[in-house]
Amino acid sequence: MPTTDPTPEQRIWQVVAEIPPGTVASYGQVAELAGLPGGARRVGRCLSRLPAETRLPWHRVVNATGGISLPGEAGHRQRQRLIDEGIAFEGDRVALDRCRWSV
DNA sequence: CCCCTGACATCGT
DNA sequence: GACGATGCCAGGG
Repeated sequence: MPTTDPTPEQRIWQVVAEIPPGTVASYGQVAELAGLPGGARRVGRCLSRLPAETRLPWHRVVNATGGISLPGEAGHRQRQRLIDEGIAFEGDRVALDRCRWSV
C-alpha cells in the first residue's frame, strides 16, 4: 500500500493520463472519476497549472458540450491537437456522441 | 472575513 | 440552441 495517500491533484492527473488517444472526456467526468463529484472547476484549475512541458494529455479534456474552454491562442492549439489525433468535430465542438471516452 | 474570478455544470426561459 | 441565473470549489487581493 502507498505510504502516502494520493492527493486529489494526483488522482486528477491519473484520470487524465488514462484517457485513450482519439477520445475526449469532460471536466465533470474527470472530476467524478477522480472521486471529486462537482469538482469540474477544480479540474480546470489543476490543468491550468500544468507546466508547458507536461506529457499529460490535457488536450483531451473539454467542457460538457464538447467545446474548448481554454481561451485564446492556447485553445486554438488544443483544437488543432485534437484534430491531429483524429477527433471528429462538429463546427467548434467535438462530436461527443462519437468521441466521448467511456469506461 | 468579504469579494471577485476562473480551462465548469445544470436548469429555466 | 443561445442566454442568464445559480450552484460549486479553490485562490488571491
